[in-house]
Amino acid sequence: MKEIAALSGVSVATVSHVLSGKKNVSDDTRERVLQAIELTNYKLNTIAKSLRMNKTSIIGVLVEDICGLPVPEIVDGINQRLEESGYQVLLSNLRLLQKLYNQYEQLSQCADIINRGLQLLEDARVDGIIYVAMHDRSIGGIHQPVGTPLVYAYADSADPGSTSVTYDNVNSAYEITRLLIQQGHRQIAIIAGHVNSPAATHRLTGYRRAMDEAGLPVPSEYIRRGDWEYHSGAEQTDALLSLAIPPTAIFAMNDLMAAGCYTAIKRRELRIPEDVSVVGFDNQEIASCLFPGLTTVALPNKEIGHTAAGQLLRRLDGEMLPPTGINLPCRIIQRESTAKR
Amino acid sequence: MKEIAALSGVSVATVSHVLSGKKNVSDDTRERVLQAIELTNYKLNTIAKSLRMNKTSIIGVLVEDICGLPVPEIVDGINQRLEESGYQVLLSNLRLLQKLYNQYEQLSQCADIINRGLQLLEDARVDGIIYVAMHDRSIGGIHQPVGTPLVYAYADSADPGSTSVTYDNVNSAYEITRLLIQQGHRQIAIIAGHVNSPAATHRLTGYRRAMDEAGLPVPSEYIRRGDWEYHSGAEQTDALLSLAIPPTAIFAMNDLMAAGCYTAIKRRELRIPEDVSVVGFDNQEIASCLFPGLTTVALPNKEIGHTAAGQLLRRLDGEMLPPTGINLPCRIIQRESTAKR
DNA sequence: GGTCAAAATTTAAACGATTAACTTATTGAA
DNA sequence: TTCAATAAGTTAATCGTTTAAATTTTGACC
Repeated sequence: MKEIAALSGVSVATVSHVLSGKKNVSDDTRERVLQAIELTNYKLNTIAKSLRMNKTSIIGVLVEDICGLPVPEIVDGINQRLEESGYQVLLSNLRLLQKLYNQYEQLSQCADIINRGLQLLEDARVDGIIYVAMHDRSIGGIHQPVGTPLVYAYADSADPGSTSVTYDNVNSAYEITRLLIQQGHRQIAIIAGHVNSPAATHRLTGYRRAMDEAGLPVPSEYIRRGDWEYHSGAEQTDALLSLAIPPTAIFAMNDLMAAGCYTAIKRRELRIPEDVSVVGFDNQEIASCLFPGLTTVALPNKEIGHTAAGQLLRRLDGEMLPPTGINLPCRIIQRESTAKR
Repeated sequence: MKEIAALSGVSVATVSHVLSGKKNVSDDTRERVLQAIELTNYKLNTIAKSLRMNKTSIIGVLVEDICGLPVPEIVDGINQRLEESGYQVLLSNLRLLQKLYNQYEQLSQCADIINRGLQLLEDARVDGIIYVAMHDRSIGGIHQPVGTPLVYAYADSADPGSTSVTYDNVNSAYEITRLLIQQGHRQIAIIAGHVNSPAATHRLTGYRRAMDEAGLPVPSEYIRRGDWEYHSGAEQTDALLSLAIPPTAIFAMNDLMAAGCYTAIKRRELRIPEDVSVVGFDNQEIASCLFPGLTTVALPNKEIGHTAAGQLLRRLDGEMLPPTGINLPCRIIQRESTAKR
């Protein structure tokens, strides 16, 4: 900037005024300064600007596991919205699930890792943080950053004072269960995900509500515990099909477990959907690649990212919004895996 | 830092010396300074440090589409390696494939977008850049940043002066084709990916080499053009099975297209692997969820990230390494989708 | 007690922007 | 003519570190 000033015969202050456009500068000098900038290949030093302005235009995005399925889409959504407003994304990946998926009870250890991640982002002086939380809200001891706005995405926070953007698990599970009921199914089993996950709890609630409303019984052996993985879907389906009264429809809480259902059903040489109807959840890529195509629920992952970023930006703009929990609706994708009974 | 200095009765320089540990400080004063730091909740301002040191400890990671399958794993690998060395990741997501997958010929437009992404990272004063490139190396006009080391990951660069970390497509395709040949197959067809992709070209080369070596003919109708997506796998398989001499084995260049194969084969009420053997590529999650399990090639995505980050770090440490192309080996995953003939 | 090198500490100049406060020039109304 | 208001541009402080160079303190040795 000094160089530009010298070249165009003005002070650095004037150069800065030209660049920011906030102060009056005569057309004549503006022209000269801009020409000088053309000539040299000057690049504004954003670091110096950040130091002076106390604002980095960087948002920290904290994820528990970037490889977890919905995460990249959410990050994409965040990125897209932030980009529009001139912010960049500093990514912090905790690799939490990889380490602790099956030792989920070590909650305090989780909290430590999460806090360290938050601290790292704060130390980098990010303007705000979006935490893409997949874990159970029962993880306590998470230290709310002071002076750095924080928005939760995907799961909601245990802290009522914080803002979170999530989607409507309860209602979506309710709707897809209704779909099966309307097709005449009365024996509808469910394969749940991991016990500590809020998604699993909510989806179970939606299922139960639909069954109750329709006056259908839910024998306890119709509620199976899986772990979100393919194999548990197959195992639990095997168990279901061995019951005295096997279900005519199975609701797997994600598509991967639904794929497991498919395998177990086909191994017994039963047909989908003629013998057993199957529905999944999440609309993962696999859903459209199974044969027959899997009816499932599409999650608005990108929108979660968009909305979370939007919430954060409004707070950064100085709007004094009260903390809110936003629930985005999901969409049922009908394919060929269910049939009338 | 001023506050600390005042509290412990020394100059800010001494505080800095204590913190950096590079200069001699008497035990006595060190103790006092550290106590003062305990007392206040002082946090080093990394922005000021960056400005003074001309080093941000941030690496820019440029991806064409964060939602593309191998990308999160590669980013994870990068992240893990960088974290160990105290670097953070600034993510720039171009959303290129989403926009241009099917208009891939608009190469100059691609280059513009890529260059803008690189520029954004440079402007943020990152210490180095890793470009996770999925596109064809024929995209020219990519502006090499000056003064910011750049390493390519996944695909290699058209520029011979640059360093890239990729995996051994040719050899892996060769090996998996050999596997089919050794099982006695003589009619082996291949469903290729998108024409502009370097992965597709390399895999085809490996396939051809194996067939040639075994003295097996490759009729042109055995080489089908897919687009990496599920549906093209099904379509092309349909075409193959309608041939006068249908293949006894099909090599799909990725698992998604292999899933398409499965569907087309099952629609004709043929059995895998008894009637037709199928192999895929990539070892996506879907490979283990298909029935029967798909034999495929596992890509060392995380290692690509690790290695690329490692290469970059060595350059940042001042090592004067010549540009290299690193090829990581892949591993064949045998499941149940192939049978002796 | 004096000398001198080594150790400890401070001073002050960077790094590259922004901006409040100030100076000077210009315009226009009373 | 005078004065105020506005415009255009400059000066210099500031953001919070690091670090070369200068200065002071320490302590060993004669």
